[in-house]
Amino acid sequence: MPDLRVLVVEDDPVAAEAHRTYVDRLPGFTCLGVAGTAARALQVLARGEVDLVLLDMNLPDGHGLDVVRRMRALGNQTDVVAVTSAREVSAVQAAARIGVVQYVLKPFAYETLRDRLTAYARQRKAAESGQVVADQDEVDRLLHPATVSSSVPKGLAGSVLDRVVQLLGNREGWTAEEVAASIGTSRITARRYLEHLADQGQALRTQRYDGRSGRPKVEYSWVAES
Amino acid sequence: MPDLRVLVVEDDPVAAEAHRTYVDRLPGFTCLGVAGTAARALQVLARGEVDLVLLDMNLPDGHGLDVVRRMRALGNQTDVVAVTSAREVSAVQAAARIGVVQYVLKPFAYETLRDRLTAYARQRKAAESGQVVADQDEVDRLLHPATVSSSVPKGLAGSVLDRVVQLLGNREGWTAEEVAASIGTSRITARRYLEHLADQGQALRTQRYDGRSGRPKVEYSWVAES
DNA sequence: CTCATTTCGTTCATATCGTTCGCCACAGCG
DNA sequence: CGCTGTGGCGAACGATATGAACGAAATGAG
Repeated sequence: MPDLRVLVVEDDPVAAEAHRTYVDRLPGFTCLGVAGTAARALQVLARGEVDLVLLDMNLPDGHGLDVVRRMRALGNQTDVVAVTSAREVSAVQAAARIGVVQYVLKPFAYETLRDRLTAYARQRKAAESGQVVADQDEVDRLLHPATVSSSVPKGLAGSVLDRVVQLLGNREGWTAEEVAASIGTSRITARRYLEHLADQGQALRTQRYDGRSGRPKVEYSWVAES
Repeated sequence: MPDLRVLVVEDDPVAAEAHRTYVDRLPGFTCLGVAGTAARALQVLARGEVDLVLLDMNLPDGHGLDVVRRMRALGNQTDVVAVTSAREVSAVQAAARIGVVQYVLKPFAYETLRDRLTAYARQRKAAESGQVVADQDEVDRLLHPATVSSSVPKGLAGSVLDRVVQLLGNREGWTAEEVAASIGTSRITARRYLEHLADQGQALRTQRYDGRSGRPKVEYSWVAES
């Protein structure tokens, strides 16, 4: 099977470039290009060379879901993966209703996107075998494909990790103690998760010098990715 | 919440009447009417009084998915449940891509339709309360809602399950141990029922940090019954 | 250089989880 | 009546996610 051709739609140039790098790094996927606006995205899609759209919801000239609506109105059935920081339940459900195949919360770990895209590729491959379903269970599996969750190491809880990732995306320069206070755990626990992210290359360790006496604090920041 | 207004689209008059009866029998749902053709369906939908469409794929004047496409093209975002005997994998996936929320194979048992519709009602309720998701796992549950099975699985007793459900409705944040004490079973048994509910998407798992040493407790809460 | 100070980072205790295994009641059967 | 299979349950036992405690490390002050 040839590579799946992906279009990245994202207005922040830094994030856009990061997503492009992510996608190209994945075997089986090629990033066809980047669009920074809804208009530009529709323009590229009109060429009909795109298999999959990585779509941000916040665009300068309109909402991401509007792009999908306009695509569908034009008869374009290209699959869409929402990549966004919109956390409202209504936003997720609206996306589901319009036929978005995956919904990835920003900020995300590289592994998350990788898992979602490979899961999508598997779905798509299965679809091409063109069969007839036997029972309701099979229908359900097709309609609601299982989402593989990236494995968290022993000693760490996935839900806590998600919250830490979310915090890091909010602003730069978190100390373990600040994170601990925000999520309601001890400094030790917060540090465990931060260190995990740093080991994975998803967070960056730096020092904060207050000018006062004593050992400097360690700051953790989300990696925008090279 | 007022009843959800349902439109049945089905060309076979006998089946149509049966579906209408099914829907009206369900608390929380009202059948607004029956349409035997795609044209008639679009006509009724234009009035904007419909919350949910039970849609057959084989209509005398067009395919069911075309009805959905035309609805979307007209800006109509009404939710659609496909009720059809179309068993092609491509049909199911096309339905998923166009944003069909459920896909029920004909012929179906009354219980099947009931479970799908009540599951849908719960999703919808959660969206309307303006909730915000905490982590990626919750997003996945929303995007690919678990299809609830009416049958109680092996190893669980229906009467006990009912009592657990009742407890969860009383207040938020039950641990397995608290539930066990309230219904007079062991923690292990209580946990079995709570896990079942969580797997079905009816309960939510979160962690409770008491600030003390030791592994945190797992809290179970009823989903979005604000 | 030495000390006071502040935070780090590791080790260990601990509370809870989650799974395995066996018990018991009960129903079906000869 | 005994035997057997099955469903529902709980005790027991690692596994695991956490915080307390404490020495180590990094800095500024004198």
